[in-house]
Amino acid sequence: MKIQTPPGMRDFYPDDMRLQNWLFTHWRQVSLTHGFEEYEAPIFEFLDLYRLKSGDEIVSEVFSFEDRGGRNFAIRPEMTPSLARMVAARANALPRPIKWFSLPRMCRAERPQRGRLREFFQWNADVLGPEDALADAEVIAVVVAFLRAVGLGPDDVAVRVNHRRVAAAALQTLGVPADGVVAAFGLIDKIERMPADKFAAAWNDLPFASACGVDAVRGFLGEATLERCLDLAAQSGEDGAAQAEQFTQLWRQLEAFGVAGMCTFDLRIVRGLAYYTGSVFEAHPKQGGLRALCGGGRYDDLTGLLDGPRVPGVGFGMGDVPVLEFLRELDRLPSPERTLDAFVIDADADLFARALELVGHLRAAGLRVDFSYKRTGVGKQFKQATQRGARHAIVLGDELKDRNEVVIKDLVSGTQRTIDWDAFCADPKLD
RNA sequence: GUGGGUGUAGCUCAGCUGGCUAGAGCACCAGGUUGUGGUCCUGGGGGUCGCGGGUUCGAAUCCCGUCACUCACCCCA
Repeated sequence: MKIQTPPGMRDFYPDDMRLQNWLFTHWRQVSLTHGFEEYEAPIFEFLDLYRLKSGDEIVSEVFSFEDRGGRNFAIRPEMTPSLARMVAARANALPRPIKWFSLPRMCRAERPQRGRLREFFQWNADVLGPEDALADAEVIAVVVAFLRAVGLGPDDVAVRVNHRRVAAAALQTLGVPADGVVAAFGLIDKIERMPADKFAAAWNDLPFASACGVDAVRGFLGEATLERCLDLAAQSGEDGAAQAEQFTQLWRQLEAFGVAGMCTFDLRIVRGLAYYTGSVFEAHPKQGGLRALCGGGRYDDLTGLLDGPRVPGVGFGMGDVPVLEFLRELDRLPSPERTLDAFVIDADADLFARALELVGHLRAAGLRVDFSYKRTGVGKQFKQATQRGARHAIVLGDELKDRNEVVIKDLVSGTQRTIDWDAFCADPKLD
């Protein structure tokens, strides 16, 4: 009976794993250089944890199961609820600001399609505690630093930034009632994926369409500059003015971090979730029909649903699938090679025991070293060394028998030298 | 859940107006090569042509069904 890889899931053969690790290394490296600390959580949680945040609809979109005690669990479809649970449990003991990141593997029970699988990895980074726009700016700076690290510049990607409260205040000045903002956002979120006539029809179905028509909204979304939007928001009242000031600060900080060149103001980015309460952003490829590479924003209270103290925060998630897919499309995926520091070759089968002895020395010194399982000719062993991506070949032959020396060949430059066995074992330097 | 496309070797594919034992390139293994690699030459392993049924003397090829994969829609934390 033939059993294949489950749908929407991936096998990572060593060739694939090198690429995956290349991505993880950048994710981790960028996080660490920005002062974030790594955390991890269980691969599955109580199903109720996700119900609290997302409601009952979530149940059909997660892989869930019941244990022998009748308790319901779900394989994590996102990291934020676990983060909330962990932070709530120690909210008063954790030093602030809480700057945490994670590279969790997660699953969603969806039908797989391009850029979207049932199992994937998603880099999460969050700053919890401060309400200052500085935190929002730093989180965006982390995203930009990653994009730059993998070779993506302003011609390839734009980080589109908006602010839900500012946009809401501006919409209200245009005539949208306060209780209609959520519905308006829901539609605006889809405007780029919807044909113009469908959008117009849907907008005109909204109860307040007479107060703020579809043309007014289109003009607003398409042309409003940051200044005009801030101005409209300020006119809506005291709160709008305060939010506009926050958003102004955010842009100032993005400049200070040196990442404003990758960022654009975009009113269409509102993020569907009601969960976001302040800044919102997404990184979008400039060419190709691909989805957003990442999305995030500010939320007022991470732990509120879990009966924890109020903890405001800002963060984002970035999936491995769309990022790798985009880089592949641009033909900018690296192809990391297999690597070894050295490959030990025995020119004479009598010396095989000595070869293993040397392999042991080098490995104990922390070098990545391998050798051939078969006692074949020197030529074949060199071929294996090359195939394995070895940087150096170390040959044990007549030199060892006659003068107690080994030959070290640099397989990149092709040069070789001899060195005394005892000196080399005492201090195994290859270069 | 709805609709389109595609199924031949590990990968990319050819063969498809029915007809020798189903092929190529890449990859893999072995040898050429008993002290020097990446290129070269020779050979080898690997496929119930997704699966089931039908038509036929004969099906990878034609017909029906089915399954899988894939793209899009829904959803998107």
